[in-house]
Amino acid sequence: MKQQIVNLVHDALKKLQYPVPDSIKCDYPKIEAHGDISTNVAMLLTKELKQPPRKIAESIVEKLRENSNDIKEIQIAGPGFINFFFTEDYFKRNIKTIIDQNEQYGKSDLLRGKKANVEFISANPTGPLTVGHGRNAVLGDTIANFLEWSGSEKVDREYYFNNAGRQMRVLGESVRLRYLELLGDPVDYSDEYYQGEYIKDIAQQLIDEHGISLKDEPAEGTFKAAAEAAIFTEIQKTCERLGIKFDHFYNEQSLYDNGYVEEVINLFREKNLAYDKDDAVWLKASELGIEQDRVIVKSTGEPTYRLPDIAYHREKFRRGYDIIVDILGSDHHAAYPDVLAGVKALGYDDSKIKVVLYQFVTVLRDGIAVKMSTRKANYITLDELIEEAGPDVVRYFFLMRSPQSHLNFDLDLAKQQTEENPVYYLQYAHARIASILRFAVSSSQEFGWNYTEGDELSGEQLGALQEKEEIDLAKRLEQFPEIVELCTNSYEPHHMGTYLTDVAMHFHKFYHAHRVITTEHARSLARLSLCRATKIVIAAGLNTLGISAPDKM
RNA sequence: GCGCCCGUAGCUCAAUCGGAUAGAGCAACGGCCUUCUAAGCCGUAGGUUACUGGUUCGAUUCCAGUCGGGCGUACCA
Repeated sequence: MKQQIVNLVHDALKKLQYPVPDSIKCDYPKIEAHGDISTNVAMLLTKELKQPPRKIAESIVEKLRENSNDIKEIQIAGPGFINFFFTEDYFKRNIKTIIDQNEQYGKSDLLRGKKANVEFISANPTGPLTVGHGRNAVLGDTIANFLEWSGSEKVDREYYFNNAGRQMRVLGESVRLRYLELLGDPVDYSDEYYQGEYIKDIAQQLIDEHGISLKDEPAEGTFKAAAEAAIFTEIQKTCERLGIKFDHFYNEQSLYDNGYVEEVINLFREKNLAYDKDDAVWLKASELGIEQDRVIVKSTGEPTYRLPDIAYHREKFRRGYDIIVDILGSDHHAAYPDVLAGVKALGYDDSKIKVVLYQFVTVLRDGIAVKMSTRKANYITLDELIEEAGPDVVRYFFLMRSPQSHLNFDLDLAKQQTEENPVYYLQYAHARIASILRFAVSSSQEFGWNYTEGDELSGEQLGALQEKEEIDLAKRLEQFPEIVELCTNSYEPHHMGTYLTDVAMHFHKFYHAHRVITTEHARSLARLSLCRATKIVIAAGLNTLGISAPDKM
């Protein structure tokens, strides 16, 4: 609908030989009296045309009237808005479209032919996923969903991890010390080691399997490997509870094993973008738009995180992805420009990389902020949260806010008041419709007609929809494809939640104002069509967010 | 110090490249179930969009400054 107006306005401007402003804005007005779509184009042209906006609007409207089919009325209002009112028939026909397209409704080919890679979580396997990872996980998975809905040819969900760094050495040593401790050896378990109980569990597991035979093993060997395997298994289980499945686990170590890291250094040297100083290797970041040069290989011979990160992103390009999405916590905001500058310097188009930065989650326990630290074991695990609130609530909670919004997660509220959680509002509307459809099957005879599953699908009786609540609802349903597009383009899934709340609200209003199943056969079928279409949209919307749409609650 | 994000109803948050009368949920108060799910609906109350200035037809949105919070500012990731 919006696109239709944009095209019409463009045509009109062309006919009038008016300049076309960079961005013509078409909005859904907040107020009903302002029509279904509103544009500000006339006001944008006042300066260039040196005419009052209302006068410009008049001449545009004149041209618009020539080819208005679904448009009932065009008004000029306020300082110079042009407001479009669509015919009710247009929205009714769309109900039929929704029913016909069913699960395909809202899908588009916006990203046809594009291969996408969405990298998210990417936590090193040193401990269980925390609430903070939860936001990352849900955002990444959902953004991937939207890319799929918008026609991306292939969307790979990817988890990048490092099992070779200092953290992992400390982890191995932690397990080794707990192992010795459990065997009765005196150990000094200082707070530099991982404090979580899960370390003891892994150590106990090793005792069960190997007895005391590992006493003289180095931390780097069996201990580290066992810890990594155990923790990774748990991480994957946690993800599965949220309905998240990865296509690839990409190991940072493989970048070294395959020589890619070395290649990148050499490429930088060839391009004269790397040099040696103080026993370290430096990247001439200052020539790439960064304030100062950065170390990429430390004097110890170990690379800094930048180097493998650049090599990794180079691999993403070389693997043929057109859309590369990184989901990062705000603590990484200083790091990724180096990586972008690096891959750009290697000749890749860094505009294909979209970095989604989300702000931190503050967890409130008993009203007090909990400081998160995996090492200190001072965290709330994602598992605990899923256990308490359920996967749908957890997903919705993380998705109902914009990524750049700081998020307070009140644990007590999440645990105690799940009954009041807004996600139930949406699911309830869906379940209610399912119930109505069941009722039609079981009880239509009592109203003097015989319904069989699917009678409403023809949409022939839609003319019987005349009530305000019916049309209001139909109008909301018509917006769904544009909301999918908005979520895709903005990488901000929360718009879908806001939209679905609006749809559910208008459904509930309709439901309370009018009975669906009555003795009037045609009208009942028309309302069943409206219900069916609403059910499709709510289910689809919840589906994009990875949330279930129950038929019964 | 400098950089990024944020500050909107009592609380948690929306507001689609600057649009017309700033919206939901929760909490509060008052109504609505012998008819398709009351996890719902209707109504009331709640705001100087942190503050001050600026830009213009128009600012929650853009700019400058102030105050407050978060995260960074490494040869940690």
